[in-house]
Amino acid sequence: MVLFKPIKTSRASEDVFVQLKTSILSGTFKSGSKLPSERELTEMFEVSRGVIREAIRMLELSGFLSIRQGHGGGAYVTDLTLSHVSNAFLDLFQTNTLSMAEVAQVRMFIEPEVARLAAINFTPAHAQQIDEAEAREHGTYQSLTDQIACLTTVHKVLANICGNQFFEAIVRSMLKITAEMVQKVVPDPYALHGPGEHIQLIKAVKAGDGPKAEAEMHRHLKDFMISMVKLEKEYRQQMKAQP
Amino acid sequence: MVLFKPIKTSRASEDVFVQLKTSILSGTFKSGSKLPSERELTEMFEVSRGVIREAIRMLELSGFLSIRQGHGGGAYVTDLTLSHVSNAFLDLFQTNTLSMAEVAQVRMFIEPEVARLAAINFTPAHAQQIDEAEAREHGTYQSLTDQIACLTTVHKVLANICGNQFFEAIVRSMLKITAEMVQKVVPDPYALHGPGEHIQLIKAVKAGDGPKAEAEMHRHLKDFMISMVKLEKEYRQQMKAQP
DNA sequence: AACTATTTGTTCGTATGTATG
DNA sequence: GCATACATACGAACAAATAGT
Repeated sequence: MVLFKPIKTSRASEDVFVQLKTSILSGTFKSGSKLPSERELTEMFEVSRGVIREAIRMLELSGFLSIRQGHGGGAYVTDLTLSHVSNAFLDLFQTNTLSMAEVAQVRMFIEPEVARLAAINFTPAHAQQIDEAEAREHGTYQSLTDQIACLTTVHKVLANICGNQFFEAIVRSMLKITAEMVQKVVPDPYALHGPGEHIQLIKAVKAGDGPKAEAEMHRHLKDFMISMVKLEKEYRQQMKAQP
Repeated sequence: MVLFKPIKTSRASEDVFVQLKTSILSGTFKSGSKLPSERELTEMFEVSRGVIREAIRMLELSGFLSIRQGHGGGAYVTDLTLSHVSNAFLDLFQTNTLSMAEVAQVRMFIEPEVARLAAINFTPAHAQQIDEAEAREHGTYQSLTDQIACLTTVHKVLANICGNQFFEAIVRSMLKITAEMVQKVVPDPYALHGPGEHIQLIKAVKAGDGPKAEAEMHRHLKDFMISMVKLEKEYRQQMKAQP
């Protein structure tokens, strides 16, 4: 059914990349299954191993493959994760083309809506997720990275509960950018906001009160994002010095 | 200043990829400049050409490099484009994990706001952009692809005028997904909406009337996205058959 | 614990394709 | 047309990791 052909003679790796990618997308190679070995692929595509390896690296970077070495190893097809998708935005921010003011504007527009949807969508089944996030937030941290992760968990969970993966991916992108910045320039994130900040928000979501959740999220983000915008200059300088 | 070291013995390509990427991000290699040749890079990192080539392919895929062959060729550092960033979402949609209903929900929430911002932000300097988009929309098309591109230009231009690149990237992602679907299952996009659809919207933006632009965009998207959601099933089937 | 088979990871030598001057 | 400089591609080999015997 699927005919693998080495069409282009010059940039063969891109060719192989596209063909394997469409094969995965169309379900020829399903999630969890193993791609043919590099040796087999060289025979199927009639190209050298180098070309195959370049294509596989590209597929791996795109988030389609997970590669294991050794006996029984190989390239296994994996489900795309939202993390993979949101990574691209971090690059955009780090190249100076995207400003924190822009991120703040989008966050303040989207996250209140996400909170509202989460409240509307909330069922007791979600309670555990939220409770865990809250517990994590009030717990102790092992590192700065850990501390930041804990403080963003609530946002992540709400984005998940809202039931829209596109919203979720956008929120995660913004969180990633914000977290990256906080990590570089803020010695103690508690200086920005304490663990009590989310209490009212969580209460509103649990009560299924959409408008209240929306308002609480907006209030919560307002001051925080203003300080983030202020800290950006510091971040940019630090990135120039030691990335 | 920058010390290139072959740290990891296994998976060296990822190591080289990260090091080159951070070098680009920190400004060691600026946009437009040329990376050292493959031969030079092998000496700098003390790894083989294969490793270097894999790393370069990854950087190229991420949108950091543009590679030219021949004398004076090499890997040139390029600015990240919004197209590159928005591509990731298309993958997510095509893997069935993201539904058109989700895309529609986000479009209907975000694009009216984008239209509002565009109206507020509008200056006579933007008039030409809009006029060109409108002219393209009412012109003649050479192909289906061309036709779809013309009908989405207005949305793209408004996203650009709104002045927030994050919004712009999100909008472009959604347009890309929608366009991909339309191209596969709709023989004539005119069946969905004619070229007159954007007239009121454009008028409102040009007048700087934010609320009107917002309302017009919402009205315009409403019926369109409903039909998109209906067409999704057809698209999924077609993708299974011939991707 | 040692051996083997399989598969990815890495290297080198060589040859070809492509664009510039 | 020719020489140059670069990416592109191939093939054969060896190294390292890992699962099973």
